Amino acid sequence: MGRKSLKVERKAQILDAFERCIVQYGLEGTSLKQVADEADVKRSIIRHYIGNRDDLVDALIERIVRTYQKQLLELDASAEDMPAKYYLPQVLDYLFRVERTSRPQNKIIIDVLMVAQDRYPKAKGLLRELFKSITDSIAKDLIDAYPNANEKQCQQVAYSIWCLSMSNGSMMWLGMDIAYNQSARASAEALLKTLE
Amino acid sequence: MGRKSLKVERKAQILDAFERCIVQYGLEGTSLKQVADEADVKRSIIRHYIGNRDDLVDALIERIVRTYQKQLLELDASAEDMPAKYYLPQVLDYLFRVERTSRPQNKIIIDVLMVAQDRYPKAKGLLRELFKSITDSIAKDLIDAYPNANEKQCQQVAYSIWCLSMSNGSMMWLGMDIAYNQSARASAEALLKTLE
DNA sequence: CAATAGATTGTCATATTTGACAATCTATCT
DNA sequence: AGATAGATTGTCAAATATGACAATCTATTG
Repeated sequence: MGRKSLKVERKAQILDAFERCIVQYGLEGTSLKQVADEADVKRSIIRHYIGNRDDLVDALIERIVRTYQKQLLELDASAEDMPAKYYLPQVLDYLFRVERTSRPQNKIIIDVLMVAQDRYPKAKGLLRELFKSITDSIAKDLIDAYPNANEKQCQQVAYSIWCLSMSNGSMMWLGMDIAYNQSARASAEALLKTLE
Repeated sequence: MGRKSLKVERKAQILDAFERCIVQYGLEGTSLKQVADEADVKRSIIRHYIGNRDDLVDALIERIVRTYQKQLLELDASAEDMPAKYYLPQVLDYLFRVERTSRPQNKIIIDVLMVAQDRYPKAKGLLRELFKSITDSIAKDLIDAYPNANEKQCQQVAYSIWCLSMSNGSMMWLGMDIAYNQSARASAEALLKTLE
């Protein structure tokens, strides 16, 4: 009996608010009160559903990483029976799309957590795993698409393309000439050519 | 008359302490008191020589960017009459060196400021200029080294190598398999080959 | 030595932040 | 209806952060 639990909804609501606050005030610049206000709940609610400050950060880390992992699985699944030759360009489109006006919040959070990794060991491990999954996934596609290339080469190119994409995203956000985005993508394609 | 000014030394001393604090507690996680203690001065000293919190951050931004700009000029100068063919490998060595034990503090500070760019407009502008300088400098070397390539191609490759290096540095710091470092460098060299 | 620019220290008031816990309310089930 | 698990609110105390400013000290120069 008793009342039905709101744990899942409230937790999501709070973490959403936390993310918005982080974007605005930074990770350690965000107080629990700010999060509470942004989530439109009392501060005690955060304590009740999540815990103290560190618990909040840990919860955020887990959620953001799981979100990306899930997206990755869905993408993989949707490309299940598509020949990699056709699928790969879509991957590149995704990796090198530019969002000049509103930067995708997820990328900000990931970057923030990357920078805070020393203070949050959980972030370090989970992010490493996530990035490993991503590059492995790209590598798998490459192996499919380029039968002449060996596995090692594909892993190398996959990792490099991922790095290119990450930094390029940051550079675009910094407001560097948008022409560079085309450059990054062109280089990614040049790397693919080496696998032919 | 009066006493000789300590502005330069004290400012440096304070900013040094600030950097150490940032590494440990994060940008907004660092209080003026912590900085003062780390610098072994009273908090009022910070106020006296630099100002309030925002002034402190702005001062840090200016210093770190100027530091890199200066290093870049020195590097350029030291390679003045060296043929780019011999100089380029050194550039790559620098961009893809790995520091597994102690991450260079400068890179941390740059990353932290990148992430905080929305809150500190000065950081955004200065970092963009800095990165532009760096990629331009690399591009210049490439133009020297590969007479068959056109300027645009060189700029593209320079930017891509820079991106590769930046992200690869972050990935290494995150503790990803060190073999990937070799991959990133190999890809950089593959991109150079496209200029031959 | 006396004046003075600048270094250094100290203190106050105010506002925030956080952890802890008590108290109350309310949906849901028997 | 009444019990109860869980939601929600409220409050306290302790710690910390910051801005402002007053007061004192000390090298340096005329």
